[in-house]
Amino acid sequence: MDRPLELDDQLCFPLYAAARAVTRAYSQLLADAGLTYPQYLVLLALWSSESPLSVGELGERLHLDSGTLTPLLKRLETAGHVTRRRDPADERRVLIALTGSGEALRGVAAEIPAEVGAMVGIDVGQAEVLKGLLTTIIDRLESR
Amino acid sequence: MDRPLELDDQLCFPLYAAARAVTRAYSQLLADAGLTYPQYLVLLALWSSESPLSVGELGERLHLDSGTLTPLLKRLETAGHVTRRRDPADERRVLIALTGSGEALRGVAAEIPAEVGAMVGIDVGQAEVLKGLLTTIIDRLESR
DNA sequence: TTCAATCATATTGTGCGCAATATGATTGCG
DNA sequence: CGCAATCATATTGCGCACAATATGATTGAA
Repeated sequence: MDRPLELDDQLCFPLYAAARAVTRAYSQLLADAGLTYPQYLVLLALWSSESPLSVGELGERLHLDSGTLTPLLKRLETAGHVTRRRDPADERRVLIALTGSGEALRGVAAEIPAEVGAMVGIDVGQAEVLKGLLTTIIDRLESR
Repeated sequence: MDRPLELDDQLCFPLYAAARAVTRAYSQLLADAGLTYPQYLVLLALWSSESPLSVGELGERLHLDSGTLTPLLKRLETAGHVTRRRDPADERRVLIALTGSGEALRGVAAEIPAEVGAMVGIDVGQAEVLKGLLTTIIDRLESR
């Protein structure tokens, strides 16, 4: 029963399709706030941080590089949700800080995870199992 | 212990990051063949099919729309791996067929899933659990 | 101190994803 | 039959992802 080249028999395709489906669900809920899903992830990271984060620190947390983050952060800046300034202590670094507007979005976003969770409707235990397996995959592939 | 707005406490972020990590792993192995990961998925669908598939049928299987597929298929056509022709029986449809070159790639691609599987290193049982949960998520989100 | 190596971010180029819209073919109702 | 609604694909526009490269700041060894 070995059909590794069937679309539905591989792990990679459900993973790819599920990630897009979840991103799409988030995107629709985030559209009201004028945010994209990756922009929401950047804000999540900033909301969790006591102080501004550099582009590199955001990249580490989100596993994204400057080619993705630089234009995304400029759009968030244009929208008024963050500020970008060189770190005076190290002019190579660019520090990203939340504005009042960026802070305020936290309230709007607070309901969204539960809404998507309700759509998906898997229980907490299964979600933990899933998260554990996904984290294992990330760690294994990223440590090479 | 309710911190829904922490990056690592949500399911969506590991899902997003794992899908990108797996896509990246595949992309590196596919680069030799000059293929991208979505192009590989299209070929997977065609390799599994007895006869040519229309753009719409490919879109159903891959959960992608014509905005993504049309340019991708034109690139596969330019590379010589598929042909695109109107269905004589219904001129609205465009049929995608494998060429000899496209068929030949099946041999090159055959090793790749096992290689990525070895990198990820989760056992078959866990992979089945994961696939089941991901499929549930896809079904729930797509049926709305 | 100097300057080559390293580091952090930015830029460029290509290929997705996807919403919105356009175009042309087909169908079916009156 | 005639034509409006529907259908399949294509086009447009925007925002990621990411590899490759460029730019400018910092560091450290001679």
